[in-house]
Amino acid sequence: MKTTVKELYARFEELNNQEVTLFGWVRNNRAQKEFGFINLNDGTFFETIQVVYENEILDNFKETQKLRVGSSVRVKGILVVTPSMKQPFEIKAREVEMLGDSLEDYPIQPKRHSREFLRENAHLRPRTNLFSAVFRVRSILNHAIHTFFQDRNFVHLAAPLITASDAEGAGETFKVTTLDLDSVPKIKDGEVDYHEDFFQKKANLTVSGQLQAEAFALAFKDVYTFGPTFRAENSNTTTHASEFWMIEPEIAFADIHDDMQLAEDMVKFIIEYVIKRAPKEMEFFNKFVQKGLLEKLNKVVSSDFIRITHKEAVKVLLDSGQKFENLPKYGDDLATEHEKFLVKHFDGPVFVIDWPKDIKAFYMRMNDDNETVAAMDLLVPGSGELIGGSQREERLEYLEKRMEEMNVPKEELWWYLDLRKYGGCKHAGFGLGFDRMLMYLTGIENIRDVIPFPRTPRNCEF
RNA sequence: GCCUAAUUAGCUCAGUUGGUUAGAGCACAUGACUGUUAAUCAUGGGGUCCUAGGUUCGAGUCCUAGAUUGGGCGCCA
Repeated sequence: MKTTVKELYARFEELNNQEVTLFGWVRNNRAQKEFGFINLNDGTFFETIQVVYENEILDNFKETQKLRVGSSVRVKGILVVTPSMKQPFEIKAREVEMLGDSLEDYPIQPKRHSREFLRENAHLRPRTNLFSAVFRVRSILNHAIHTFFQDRNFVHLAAPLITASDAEGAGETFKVTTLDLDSVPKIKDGEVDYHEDFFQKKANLTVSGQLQAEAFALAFKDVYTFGPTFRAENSNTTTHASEFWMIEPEIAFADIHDDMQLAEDMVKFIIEYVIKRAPKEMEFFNKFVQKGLLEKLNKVVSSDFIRITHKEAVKVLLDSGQKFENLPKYGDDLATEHEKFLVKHFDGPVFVIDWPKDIKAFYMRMNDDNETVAAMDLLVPGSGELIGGSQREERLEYLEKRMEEMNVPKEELWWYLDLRKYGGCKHAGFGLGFDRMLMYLTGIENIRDVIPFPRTPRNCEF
């Protein structure tokens, strides 16, 4: 019977004394004079299976003794339940066939490696315990997101990755062009002639699918996007990548409070979903990556998220007596040190709402005080700003005024303004950093270690 | 982009005040071993001490510049 490690762990009791065939990679090989042990992993399950081989049974015993870590093999043998041993069952091999050798200089050894070294071997690191766990959970997290929204009748849309709008704010974008960069066509005063370009205008990779999601929300009511996003900022931190994934739900006939409730429900759902479907991996993170991780996550699921206004948050910071590098101020953004203090102070995720209008985007709905907007950030320990969202300005005249004040070109966003002209309604949404969510779930401290092949400034290997 | 630290064997690291032939564990190779599980034990091979200059009788060690990497901060809808 051709089977997998995952299946054997699920059914080993009923398969006692049956013959099975496995394909996988050698994680460890401990050879002795007349017998030896191979730890086999086939990628389907976090655990390995111990294969016992004996000189009396195998004709290629000598070759099997010399199998190196990383080799791919086929193993045929009898499953034997071993209740008194360290492992619940093992395979008594009848045949062990090497399929692919692993050369002497194989970098991945059965020992602890530094994260930095494994980053430089991003093509091999999914074979380690840690990254096997990270990327399986990443896959499950992906599914959790879709399940959460699909179960609630949200419609998924794929927002475009190439946009022509230059009106999305201060974020540095990657340019998309088919122009010959060695000989760019110019118009009279030396400026680039984009009429010669593929789209006949400036184009760039998207920094957000939100504006398009709004258009769909005003047709389907509840929608979400889930896809990659690109930022060309020269950011060198543990929470920034040049290419990352975002989830951006958008809900119509809803305000900022509905928005926060959705965010809170989603975070709780995701945590429960992942813990249930990747218990081995989550235990591993709990033990070896961040002690107390599971306790922290379980607490998040069972408690209500704190909600405070930006003003209250600044007051908490000022009253704390804590010395900060940057002095907290009512009109200013929160610095990283402030965010860290707040999540520690409240010992869990914190929504900060009602932000000063001048530090937020043009589309956020003006509050009645005319000074703050209906924006919310969800701060969590370890990943900083996990979610940023807002109620959107649905009143055409307010929106146009803000665009003028903030120098956002109205002509390019004519279609966005149309949404306010034809059956506009109050609506809200948020963006969740998928990779940061994964950091939060696993306790991994660097975003480069939760992305299969991360892109950051000066790094586009693999 | 700013500040800071690091770079020595395939990996993780030690290397004293500038002084003989730069070490250890793991990995690898050879051998021993009748239940190992990061197996153990013995033996062996393996080095452009990041790069380029400089100081010195003598540099892994001190100085200058650069590269790469980590951390902190900034930038960041």
